[in-house]
Amino acid sequence: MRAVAGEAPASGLLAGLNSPQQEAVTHGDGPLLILAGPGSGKTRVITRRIAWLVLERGVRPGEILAITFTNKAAGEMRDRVLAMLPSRGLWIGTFHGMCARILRSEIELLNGPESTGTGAYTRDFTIYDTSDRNELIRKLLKEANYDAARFKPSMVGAWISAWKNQARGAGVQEAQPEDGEGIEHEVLVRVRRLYEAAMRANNALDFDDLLLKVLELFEHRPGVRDAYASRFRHVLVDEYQDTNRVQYLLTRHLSSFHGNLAVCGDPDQSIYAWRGADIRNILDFERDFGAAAVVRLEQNYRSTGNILAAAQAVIQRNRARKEKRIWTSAAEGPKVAVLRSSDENEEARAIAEEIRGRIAAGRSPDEFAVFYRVNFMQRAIESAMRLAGVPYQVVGGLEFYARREIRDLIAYLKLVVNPSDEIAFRRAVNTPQRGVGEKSLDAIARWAADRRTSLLAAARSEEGLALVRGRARAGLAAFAGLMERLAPLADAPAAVAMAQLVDEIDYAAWMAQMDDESGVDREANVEELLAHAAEYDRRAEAAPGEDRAAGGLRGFLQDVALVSDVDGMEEGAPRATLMTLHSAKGLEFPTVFIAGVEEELLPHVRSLIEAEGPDPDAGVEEERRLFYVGITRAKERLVLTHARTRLHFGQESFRSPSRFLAELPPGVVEGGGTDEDPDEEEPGEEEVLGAYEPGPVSVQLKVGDRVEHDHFGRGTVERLQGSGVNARATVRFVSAGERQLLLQYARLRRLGEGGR
DNA sequence: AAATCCGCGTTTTTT
DNA sequence: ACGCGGATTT
Repeated sequence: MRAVAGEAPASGLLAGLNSPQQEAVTHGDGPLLILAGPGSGKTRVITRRIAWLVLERGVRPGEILAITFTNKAAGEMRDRVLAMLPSRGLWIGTFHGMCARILRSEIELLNGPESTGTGAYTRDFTIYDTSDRNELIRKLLKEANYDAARFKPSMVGAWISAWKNQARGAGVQEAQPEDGEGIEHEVLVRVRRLYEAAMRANNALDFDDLLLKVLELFEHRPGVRDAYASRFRHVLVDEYQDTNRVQYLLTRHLSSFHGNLAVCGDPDQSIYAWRGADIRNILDFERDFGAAAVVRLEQNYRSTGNILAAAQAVIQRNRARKEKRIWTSAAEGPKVAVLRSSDENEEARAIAEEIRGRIAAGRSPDEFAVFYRVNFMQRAIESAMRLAGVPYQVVGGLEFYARREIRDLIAYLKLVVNPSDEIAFRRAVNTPQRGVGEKSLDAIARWAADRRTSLLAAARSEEGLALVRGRARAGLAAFAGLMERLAPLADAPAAVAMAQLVDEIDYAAWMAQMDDESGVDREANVEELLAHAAEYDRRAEAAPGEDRAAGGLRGFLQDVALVSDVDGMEEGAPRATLMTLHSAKGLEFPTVFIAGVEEELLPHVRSLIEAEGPDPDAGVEEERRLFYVGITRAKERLVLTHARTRLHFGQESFRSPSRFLAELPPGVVEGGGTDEDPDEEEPGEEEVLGAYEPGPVSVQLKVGDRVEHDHFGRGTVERLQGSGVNARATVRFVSAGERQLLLQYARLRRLGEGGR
């Protein structure tokens, strides 16, 4: 297949690509920036490029590093590359996955020469998720006698994390732009110190540490950095607009040897500023990496004309933006539907019913997706789907791995692999109950801390055990004995370890006893966990050393820590997908519903509050990008829904339609009031809907327009807020100053360009 | 040390 | 409304 006319493989790789796409695929050496609009075939370009490098440039797969944003994206990319070539040795994964892998072999280099034995990192380190982190911080705060009410662990943790994301050290000198809300800077600095020390003692790393430690490694050990940098002849980073400072620096290091860095992204889809993503990384790429080639992918192959027009109109409202034109040659397709319901259950029901109807008409369930801004909206939608009999799956959200029984078992396994893990110890030691209470734990914890050893070691030693009496002592001894027996499992395959653990601690009995009416199928969850472990083993077997660290229990635990959304489970019948707008990035579906397109929900309240700072609109603009991301996932049909009232904190709250609805161009929108209960509707409400319907003046107003008012005279539109009844414009009048006007009442006339 | 009760915050978004 | 952590009982 390769012999024909030399060019054959290349033309195969380039088949069906437009010219900028081809340019990106066949870019040779040096930095490359791919600005890729939604649906522009970005993934295709990246995967083809990898194949092209291997097949045409003779690059070995092991010399290529491809970094994606999520595990899901990584898996997809791997599959697609695998379909084109044997990609053995290729590194594809997230920043976190890659760093964990590097640290598995290099972390011991981070222990200073003086550190001896205890308090040192080993390759068996465990990864703490956010709740592990918070638990540890809670403990530290308590030990340091801080008021638990004032210093909430999650708050403190979030601030520490924010620091780390900006690559700030633990030094006191490094002032932060802001202290935590109501938390003094010195407190944060102190707690962070304690935290770092405790993490080291526990041989544990949190998500931020994974990146930061590798950065530290690269900076303190140029030899190590060069080893990796020279190994990777080509580095590709996807979703570059969402990288933070640390990731940027890592990228620099990794590409420092060969200089072959290709990044791909879209500033309009930057939706992670809240967790430290810095959009400047992509905006400044050309400057940072001199002489970068720039390719723009602007043709959209995904969505119909109407959907794209809606997307384009919305995103153009952002001021902080580089103009980019996305276009399509596809047909206009159906109009974008806007659906109003009386409350969140009606909304959910309307969505589920519509999906059910279309399935009945022959569509497949997996053609449908429902997006929402916040996780709590999942509930109503889920129950409506169940009621309507629509098969569905929830991506991310309330984690499988967050469940009690799952966390219990994982804690045991973590402890088996890493006996220093105090958080795991504390969790495991008393489930099932062994009569070991806090007093006893504190006693041996102090003993252990004095000797710079672990709780488990304390529980094993005569001396440590002597500190407690009675039931607690027996319990500790029993636990230590149990862990002794379990120790060999550290080197077993994940499923074997898991099964033996469940057996040893008689977890079935424990669950049965624990089963206090709540009726959750804990056993089913444990079964599922076992299945996951078995699946992991199977894959590790099939691709030894591919992307996963070690295989076995260690590898499994790492995967569990890093794969938060259960990305698998696609086997079986096709299902509709429920997820947050954030998780939706990078995906596409024939029909997309976006629920809760309401003020304070789609521009989320939190984004509205931060109305000061250098850019008061930054928050809303990020929300708008999020909306844009959601819209552009739809291939054929887009339905936007909102409710008039919604249960919030257990009580009814009245909602108004999102300002974003008013930004949709008149021509592409269909419907508006499809209330299930027309009787309830107050007369005249239809006009209110007009605020985002084609027609009334409000949709035609833009910031900057010159307008005339009967009473106030001429002025300029400064801001537009609200929608529906609440649609308001702030207008600066020539002689009457700044006024807020309710568009429903104010009769504003727009003046032609130049003020006719 | 375990069981029960009470009050409060929760709801951005994820690796 | 609900779950969790903390306080209060037993």
